[in-house]
Amino acid sequence: MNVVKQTEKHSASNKKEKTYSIGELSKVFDVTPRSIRFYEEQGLLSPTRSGQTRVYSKKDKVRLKLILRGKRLGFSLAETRTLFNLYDSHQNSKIQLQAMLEMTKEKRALLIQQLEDINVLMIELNEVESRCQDELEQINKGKTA
Amino acid sequence: MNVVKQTEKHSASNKKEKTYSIGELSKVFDVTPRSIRFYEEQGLLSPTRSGQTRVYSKKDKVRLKLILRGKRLGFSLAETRTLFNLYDSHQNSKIQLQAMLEMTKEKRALLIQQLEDINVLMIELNEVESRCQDELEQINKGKTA
DNA sequence: TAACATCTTTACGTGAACGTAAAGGTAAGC
DNA sequence: GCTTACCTTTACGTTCACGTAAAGATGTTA
Repeated sequence: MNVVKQTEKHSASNKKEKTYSIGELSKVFDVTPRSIRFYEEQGLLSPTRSGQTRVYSKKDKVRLKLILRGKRLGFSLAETRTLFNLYDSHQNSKIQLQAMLEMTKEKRALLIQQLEDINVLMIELNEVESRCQDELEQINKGKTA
Repeated sequence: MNVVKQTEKHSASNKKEKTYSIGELSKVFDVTPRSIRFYEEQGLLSPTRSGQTRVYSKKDKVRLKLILRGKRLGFSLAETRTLFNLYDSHQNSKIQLQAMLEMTKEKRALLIQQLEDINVLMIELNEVESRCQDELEQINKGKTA
């Protein structure tokens, strides 16, 4: 711990944000490197490079998380990209803002629909499950089958 | 309202369950006939026939609803078919029942994950939306842009 | 220095879920 | 009897989201 180091710590040049390799992200989120490269090809990620190798920042990591969550909710990569683009564009013209609101509105409706679907399905799963368990008990007790 | 009609209303021979054509179902659920035929091809539906023409019962209609709800929640047709098969098989061997329970458990976990995703996304959408609205107000008030 | 682990690009292949003609049958209405 | 609307089958085409070699660069370890 000398003066130089301390100075470095507080200097702007020392902003070593943690970075990730493609393999790391691949493990963290349990996706293949192929997928991650594909998302980049589709314009959803743009990591920096160290020579040839891709270097992902924390921002990139967050982006990937967003992509995957979108996927789980049935968003296509194109939709997610559009959202990203709208979100990123800081020119934010009136038209863009309205498009954004339109999109959020639409997505919100979809999510509400999904909530409904999930509720219904949960109830059905419960019924099926208890029916199954009942029958299993019958089998185990009386060896009826 | 004469006696004859009353008798007919209560007679067993008058069980004309409502049926549907492929076109009707197509409109009701807003899917193409092609899709409905495809679901049949994949073993998810088996309507009766009147000559060549497909005739769908209420049960078939329910099935279709289930298929579509499954789709909205990210189930593949194959998965939904498996669920149908498990549910239908009234032989219900121990192994089948356990497979069913396994499947419901897995699906339940997925649904819970989706609920989480939806919550997070809803919050984010709220933020984005109010930010957009703020900016729009700015534009409309001061013509700042 | 040789072997590995991990990265890269290029490019063809694949499964799921339909889309889209093409060609024809059937029943209702003018 | 002709059109219109809806149904049918067959079959090839398409989009999305990757999978899967193949072949090579780079860096670390034995």
